[in-house]
Amino acid sequence: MTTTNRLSSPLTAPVNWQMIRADVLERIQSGKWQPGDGVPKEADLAAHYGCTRSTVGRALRDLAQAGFLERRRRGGTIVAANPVRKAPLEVPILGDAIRKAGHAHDFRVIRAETGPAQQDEASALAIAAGARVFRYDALHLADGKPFQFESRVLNLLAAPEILQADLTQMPIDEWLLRNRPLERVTIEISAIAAPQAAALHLAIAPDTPVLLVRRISWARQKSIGLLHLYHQPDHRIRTGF
Amino acid sequence: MTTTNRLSSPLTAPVNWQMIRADVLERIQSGKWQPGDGVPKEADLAAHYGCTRSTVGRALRDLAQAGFLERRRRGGTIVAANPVRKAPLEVPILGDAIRKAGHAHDFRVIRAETGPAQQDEASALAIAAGARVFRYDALHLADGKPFQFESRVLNLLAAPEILQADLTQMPIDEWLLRNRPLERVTIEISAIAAPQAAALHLAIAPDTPVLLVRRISWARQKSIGLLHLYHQPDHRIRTGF
DNA sequence: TAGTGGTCTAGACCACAAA
DNA sequence: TTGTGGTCTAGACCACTAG
Repeated sequence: MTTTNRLSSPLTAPVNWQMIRADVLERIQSGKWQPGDGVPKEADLAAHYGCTRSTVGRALRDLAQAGFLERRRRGGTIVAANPVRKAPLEVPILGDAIRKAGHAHDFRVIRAETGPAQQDEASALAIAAGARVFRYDALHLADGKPFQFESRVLNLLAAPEILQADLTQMPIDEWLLRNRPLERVTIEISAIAAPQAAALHLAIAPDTPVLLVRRISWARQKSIGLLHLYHQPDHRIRTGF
Repeated sequence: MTTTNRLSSPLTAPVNWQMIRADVLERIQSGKWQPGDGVPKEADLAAHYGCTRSTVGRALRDLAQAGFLERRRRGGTIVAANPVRKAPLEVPILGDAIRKAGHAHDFRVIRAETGPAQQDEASALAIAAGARVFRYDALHLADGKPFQFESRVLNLLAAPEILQADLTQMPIDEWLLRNRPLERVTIEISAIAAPQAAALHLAIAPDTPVLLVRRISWARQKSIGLLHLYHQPDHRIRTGF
């Protein structure tokens, strides 16, 4: 089943790594090289393309990173058996998503207060239940119309200075970017019936299906905050490759 | 506002590109190098780390690809002003997602027939309205329980052989992988009230909010198919970095 | 243990865009 | 115009692992 592919006559045209990448990719996507098949070793490909092994390596490394190839020392390179493609999902600053779409961005702070963490919040943030957290709700507008409702719970142990920031001027997202750059984030996307607060601010009927993006961020081994983003019913998260 | 960062004393410890990457990233994430600031040029960094420019370049290229740096010829390298981080969203073979989660995968073909393309389908696939398409609906089960409902419209102009395939044995996803490897895909994620067919097969109440993943795939300049994936109400798409 | 990919060096030329 | 990153070469040694 798994064969080892061979090459035809050597090419002598001038090449760069992107051309090699394209050529190998074409062989995979056209089916000439099937999933599971072996790919010639770097030295052979270098001879075929008339370049050094470094250049071939750059091309193959890129294809492996994209999920098309699997490489192992000593074991050689094969066409990925289960090509798990990855679509890059952009995680922008909140206002940027709106501006990028060509709309004017504005926001209104709806709540900004401290209080004790509830059970589920505490476990999400890996802090003690009842620990002091900062609750921040805001509505983001695109061209003056409600676009997304933001509800955050920030871990005050990790970012106490947030209480001194003027959040009516700077969106909390930008404050966090400057003061607590994201190191690690977990994202969950789900569909839920709009809860009352979100429905109210988004000006939609309660229980309308909406996209919920739930994000937990970490920096320096500590949880920074828990973010819930509720979108308009017609909102779509777009990605692809 | 935008300063040009300098380096302290040269390091002489042995380094590889990943250590340089980590060191530069630490300077960014700790706030020592602020968004918009200039990063020393490759040659200076090479001197600082005691390695060649190639090695430094590898590290910086990787950080740029990850969204932390912006690089321009002649213009130099700066810390990204709006760090747009990218969370990789995996696009697996349908059954794989279930198996990967540790469940047994099974599927039932619900519909497999040809017919004319409707207006919206035709425009999504960039074919003529009324062109012959192949409709395929299937239910995917995890440990015997309904997990996701798949509804496809395939462009028969791009993949006529699908009519000869035995789709009761091989999931259509695997057939497509082998015969029409994905070149380009657009993905849209939204929240909708479950349509009747999906609700029926997922065994949920109609109009329950569910996640809809809509995927249009292309190969060799032609649209291959349009996929609608309806998930259980509690389903979450997970990603992060 | 031997063969493959992973990495680094020291140097060179080129492409692009800022000054 | 000129300084920066982008790329390539020819060679070397190392790390991992399949046989």
